[in-house]
Amino acid sequence: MDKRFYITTPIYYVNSLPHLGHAYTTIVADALARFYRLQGYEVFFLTGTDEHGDKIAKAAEAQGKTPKQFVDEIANTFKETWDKLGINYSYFIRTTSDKHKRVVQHVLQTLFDKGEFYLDEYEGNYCFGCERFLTPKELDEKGLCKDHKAPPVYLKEKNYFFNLEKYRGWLKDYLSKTEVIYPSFYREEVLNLLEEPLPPLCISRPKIRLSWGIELPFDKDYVTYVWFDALLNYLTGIGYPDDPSWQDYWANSHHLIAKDILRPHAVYFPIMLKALGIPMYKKLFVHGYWLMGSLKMSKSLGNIVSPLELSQTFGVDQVRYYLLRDMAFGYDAEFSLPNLINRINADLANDYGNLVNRTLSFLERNFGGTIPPWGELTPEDREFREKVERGIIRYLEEFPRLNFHTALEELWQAIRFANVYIDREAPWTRVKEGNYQRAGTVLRNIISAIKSFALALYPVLPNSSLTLLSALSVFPNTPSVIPSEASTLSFKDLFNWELPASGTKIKRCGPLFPRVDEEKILKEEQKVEVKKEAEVKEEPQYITIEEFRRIDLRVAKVLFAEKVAGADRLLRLEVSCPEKRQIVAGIAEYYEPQELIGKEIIIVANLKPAKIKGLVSEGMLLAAKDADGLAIIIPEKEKEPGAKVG
RNA sequence: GGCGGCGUAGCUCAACAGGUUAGAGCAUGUGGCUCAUAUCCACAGGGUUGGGGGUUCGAGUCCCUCCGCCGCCA
Repeated sequence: MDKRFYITTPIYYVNSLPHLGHAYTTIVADALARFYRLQGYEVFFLTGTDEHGDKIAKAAEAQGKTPKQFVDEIANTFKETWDKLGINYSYFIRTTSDKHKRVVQHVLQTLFDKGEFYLDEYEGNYCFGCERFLTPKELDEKGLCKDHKAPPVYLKEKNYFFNLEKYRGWLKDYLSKTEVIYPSFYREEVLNLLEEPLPPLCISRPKIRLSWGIELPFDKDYVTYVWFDALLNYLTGIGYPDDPSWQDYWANSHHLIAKDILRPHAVYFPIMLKALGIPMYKKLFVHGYWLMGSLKMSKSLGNIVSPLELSQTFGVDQVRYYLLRDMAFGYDAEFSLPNLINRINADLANDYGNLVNRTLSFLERNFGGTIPPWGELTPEDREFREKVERGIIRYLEEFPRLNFHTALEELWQAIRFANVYIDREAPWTRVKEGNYQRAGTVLRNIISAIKSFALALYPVLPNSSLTLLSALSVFPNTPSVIPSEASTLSFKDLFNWELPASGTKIKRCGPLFPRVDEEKILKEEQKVEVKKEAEVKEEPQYITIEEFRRIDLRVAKVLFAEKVAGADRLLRLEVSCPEKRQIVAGIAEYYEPQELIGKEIIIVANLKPAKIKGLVSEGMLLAAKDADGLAIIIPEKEKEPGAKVG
C-alpha cells in the first residue's frame, strides 16, 4: 500500500498581501507535510495563488499596471513570505500558468460535451466586489452590497450555467455517510445548506466586460468564472490529467481551508468532481479565524498582523508554535501579543529551551560534552521514560487529527516532567558526591528525551529542531531545512533511547529561544498603534455639530473694494458685519472691485487674522469654485450685516 | 424566522458515552534549589461551571426556559 499524503492550502487571491490568516493555513499545511514525511509518507504539498477575475484586473488598472505585471508581483510576494516562514511546499501553482489553463479548458470541454452546461440569460444586480450577481436579500436598506458597501450594477447578460441541483441528492447522501468534512460541525452546516435547492452556478463571464480569465474552449466570447477556475488547481497541481501518478495522490488528498470558503469547497467542488467522474477528495479541513480583539481581521479595519513582521520580531519557530498551540482547530481564536509572548517565554524559553540549556551545559562542564555510558536504571529512570513516551504517543495521535493544541500540550507534559525529573535526581549533587555514573545516567536519559522532543517537534519548530539535533550529533548528515531532511529524519527514532550513542561529542548551541522582554515589545507596539490611529484620523471624518458651531459664519456687507497693488489675484474689501473689517480675498481674477460694492457676502468671522501682502485680513469670504470659475456666496434675500449663518 | 455552536478560576482551555471534594497551564502569593535563559521545583489562594426550573440516588455533562455572543441558511 502506497504511503502518500497530498495536502493543499487554498490558492490565495492576489487582491491582498499575505496576512496572518494565510500564514496560519500555510503553516498548518507545512507542519502536516513535515509530520507525514517523518512518518515515511511520500508527501505532496501544494500552495499557490489565484490570479484571475474582475477584482484583479481592476486593481492592476488602478496601479497603472497590466494584470500580468500585477499578479507576477503579488505572487512573488507570497513566495517570498513562505520562504521566509520556512514553508517547504512541493509546488507553487499559479492559475495564470499555461499548465493550469490547459486543465481548466480540458475540464470545461469535458463537462460541456457531457451536456452539463447550458446558456441562459440573466439579469440582476451585479457586485464587482463579490464578482457575482446578488440576490435581493444580499442588499442592505440602501440597496448596497452588504459585504462591500458598494452599489451593485444592473446587468443583463447571457452566461453559461452549471446545474448543481442535479447532484444535490448525491452530495447530501455522500456527506452524511462519510466524514470528509472536519470538524464535523462544518459538515452539519453544509448538510443544512443542502436541504434547500441549489441555484445553478454561473461558470462564465462575458469577455466584453472582463477579459482577465481563462477563455471557454467552446465559446470565445467568454472567460471562466474565478471559482470554477480556482478550485481545479488542486487537480492541476498533481499533474491531472496527463501524469498518471495524479490518482495516487488524489486518493489521499487533504484540503485545508478557512471557514469563509466552505461553500465552494464543500458544494461546488465535489459536484464538479462528480460530474467529471473523479472520486471525491479524502478530507476537507476547515479552520476558524484569528480574531483581533474579537473582530475578524480585515484590511479596512487596519488591524492586519503581518506574519513577516511577527516572525522577524519573535522568530519563525516561535510564531509557528504560538499559532498551532493557541488555536483549537476549527474554532476562532483570539490573537494577542501578550499571549504570544507568554507562550514564547513560558513554554519555549522556560520549559523547553531552559531544559536543553541546563542539561547541555551541565554535560559540557562535568563530562566534557561527551555522552557517558549508562549505569543501572532506577525505577525513577523508567518512570521518566514512560512519561516521555506516553507524551510522545499522545502527541502522535492528536497531531494528524489536527488537534495541534492538544498534541503540544501532551508533549509539554513530558517536557515539564523532564524538569521535575532532573530536579529530583539532582545530578549536580551526585557529581559533588563523586557519583559520576549516577549523574551520567540521569543526564543521558534526559538528553535522549530531548532528542525525541526535538524530533517530534520538527514539524512545528523545524529550525530549532534541526539546530538541536545537529548539536546532539544525532543525525550527522542533517543538512538544512530543505527537502532532503526527509531522508535523514524519521519518527522511528522517537523511542530509541540509545540515541545519541555513548561517546558522542555534543556541541552546545546556546539558548534556543531567548526570553522576550514583554514590556519593551508592548511599548513599541503601542507607539505603532498610536501612529496608526493618527493616520486613521487624517482620513475624511464627520465633524460634530459642536465643531460646526465653532465656526462663526456671518452676513457681511461690502462697503468698499479695491485691487491690491502688486498682486494679480487679490482684492482688499472693507465690510460691515456689523463692525467694520478688512478682508483680503483671492478673487480679483473673477470679480471687478466695483461690482462687489454694496453686495452682501458670507464670511468666516472668527478665522485667525492673517497678513496677506502686508495687509491684515480679518476673515474669509465664502465662494464656490469649479472649472468655469468662481462665484461668491450671497444671501438669497437681503439680511442685516452681522446676521448669523448656520 | 429555521438549523447549529459557544458561554467553566483574572487569562487560555480540560473534564470519554451523567458518577467520588470541577482539573491543567499562565498570572498571583509563600517556601526551596542553584545545573540552567532572574530559569526550575514544591505548596497555596482563587470557580454558586451565564440565570432559573426539571429528570435522576447523582448533572458542567440530559430536558425545558430565559440572557448574552457567534456562525450558516432564509
